[in-house]
Amino acid sequence: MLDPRLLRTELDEVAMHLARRGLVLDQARIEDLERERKQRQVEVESLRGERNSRSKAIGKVKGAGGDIAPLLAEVADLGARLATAETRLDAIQGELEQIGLELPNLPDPSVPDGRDERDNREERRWGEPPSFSFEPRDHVDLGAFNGWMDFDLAAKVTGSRFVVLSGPLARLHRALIQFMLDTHTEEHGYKEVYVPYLVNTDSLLGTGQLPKFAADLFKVPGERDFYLIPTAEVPVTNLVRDLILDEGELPRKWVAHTPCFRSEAGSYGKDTRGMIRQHQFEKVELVQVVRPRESLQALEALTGHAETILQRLGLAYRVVSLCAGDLGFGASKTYDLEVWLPGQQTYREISSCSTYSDFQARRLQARWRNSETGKPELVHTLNGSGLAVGRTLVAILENYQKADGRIQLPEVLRPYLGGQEVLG
RNA sequence: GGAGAGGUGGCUGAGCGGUCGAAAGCGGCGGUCUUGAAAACCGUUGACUCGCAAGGGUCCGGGGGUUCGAAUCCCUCCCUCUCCGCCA
Repeated sequence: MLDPRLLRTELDEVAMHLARRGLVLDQARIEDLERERKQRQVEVESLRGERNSRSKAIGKVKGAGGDIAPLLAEVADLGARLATAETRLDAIQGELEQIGLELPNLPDPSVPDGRDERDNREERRWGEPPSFSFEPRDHVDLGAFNGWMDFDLAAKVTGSRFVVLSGPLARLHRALIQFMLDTHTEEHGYKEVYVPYLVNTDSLLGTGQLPKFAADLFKVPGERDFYLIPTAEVPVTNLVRDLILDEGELPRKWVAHTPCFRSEAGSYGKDTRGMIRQHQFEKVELVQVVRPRESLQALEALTGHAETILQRLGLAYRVVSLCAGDLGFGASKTYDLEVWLPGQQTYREISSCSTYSDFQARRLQARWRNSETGKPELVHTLNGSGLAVGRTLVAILENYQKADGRIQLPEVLRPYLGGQEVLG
């Protein structure tokens, strides 16, 4: 959510920033609503002020044993007048609130201009895509060849866009998770947390998935509706919802491994082959809660933490700064990490690292007490994949394949796989 | 699934329908004392919002109701805790 004060006082500027995202703000409508809101609010508050002082006076008279009947007559219609005024004010406020909840965050000034992914700016590359003396296969062929990956079985058990991994590949999958968690906790200063995979609507409103993106979520109806998490960002970031943190408690840095569930509504034709786009996948997620002045710096650091995993695994990748038009709803700045996939002869997203500035914090009411001002202020929140495990598995298979279809293992994973050098 | 208790400020925890935005304690901040610190003592300390200010308004789990007036009464929903049962 944007700062409502900005919306009131700097609407032109807000519109300008949102225009970078390709969003046309209906300024006239907001101004009209705002004007009426102000008028109604003044009306309601003066009526309430009158009611309060009258009631207090009645209380005093009654306490002193006086006759309150004439006073009661004077305020006879006050309640009704107040009620109608309040109803009108509520309607306008509700409308403004709805608009506010569906407005995306403002892009950081350092974010490149542009409309879509074609305008994203490549920041740097690391590593060389491997060259093969044979025609490299993609992960689907490799998985099937070794008998480790079965989409038909998953389709029987559940449906499309799920997978069954077995034997050595299932173990490699688990090893990747362990490796990532160990690296982030032991070397990057994150605290590991285990969190619920089902969350309530408050949490999803807090991080911005609701109300706008309900179609992307799996809902679990019940006495009380829950949703399967689309990312650990939701339960982990919500750890600070409704808190006022002491300055000494910042920054908070958490890492969590969770499954993620996405309905992938609206992407029916995309990446239908293989493990790239599934309804269920594992992710190791990094979350930081920081003081506002530190958030851009923290984004660089967090991105670096995710990069470390790719580097240790020896996977070639590039870092892309998303342009304003390609930014996610709540992000003010995002770096995507894209790993080289020989099967597709291209770089594919494997991590997305973002700062949300105070956008999520405002919805979450996540604050810290500034020791200089003594006042509570909104924190900044960040998160990034470190990394998407399924896609990392794909990258290992494709980049480390040998001519005979077997998979060489990166050094760092071997301790997690009983010292094997080759998978299986 | 059965039985009960409870949701109040950063935290713990009081609160006859009227002067309660709310006692007290803790914590925080400032000070006295001290070479410094601790302890002790004194003072101070909710959040949000409108306003240049004075000042106004809102907030005691959410929503609705009764009333001139609700933290306090009624309805309803949600949540938390305890005991029993079942269970990974």
